[in-house]
Amino acid sequence: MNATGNKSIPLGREFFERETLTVARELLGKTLVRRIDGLLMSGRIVETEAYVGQDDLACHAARGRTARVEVMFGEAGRAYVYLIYGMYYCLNFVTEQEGYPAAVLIRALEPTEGIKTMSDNRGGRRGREIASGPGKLCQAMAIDRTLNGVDVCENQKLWVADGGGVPDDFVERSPRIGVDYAGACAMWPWRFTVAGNEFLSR
DNA sequence: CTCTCGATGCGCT
DNA sequence: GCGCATCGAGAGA
Repeated sequence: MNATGNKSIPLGREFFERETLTVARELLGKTLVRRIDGLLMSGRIVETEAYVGQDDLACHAARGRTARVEVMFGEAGRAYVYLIYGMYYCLNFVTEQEGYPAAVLIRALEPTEGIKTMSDNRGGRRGREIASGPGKLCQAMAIDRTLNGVDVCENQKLWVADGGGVPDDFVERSPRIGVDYAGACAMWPWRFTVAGNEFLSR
């Protein structure tokens, strides 16, 4: 164990049980870890978005409690993985109290370990092309619907480790990407990024 | 560099 | 049927 935390120790449930905006902000700088066939991949989280409750028209749960979003209503610390545009997956972590639908979307990573594997999973793309987007990072880490609902506080295949944080001076907020359909909600500054980071989406 | 557009499957109307 | 919390190829500047 050192100042940046131990990658083998998952963040506990209390981390995810807080307000979604807090979790989204605090996830910046943390390490997303994926283990598959004994192989370890990891990356520093540099971009997140908060999706909060049924009044947030951009939140999948705004249309009610359906089978797809059931996991969002569940226990904090679960992964919510869904298919988008028929071909990409997006990874979220469920937040807040059971019964309240909210989650944080992981939008971009700065690859740190297992970069070769992630690059291969991305068809040989390198550097910022590996994980600078929610679909890209899932492809890089081979994250798909089989991980939907897993408890990342108690899991051997997917978890979040400490890996340090980001000072307030380096945290920027902006409107969420790709939610123009959500009316006024689309303008809320619920996207969190590490200022000036090379590995952000877009 | 920027912009446009097609891919592709599933949940919901 | 419609539309989506996306991405990358291709065209043009």
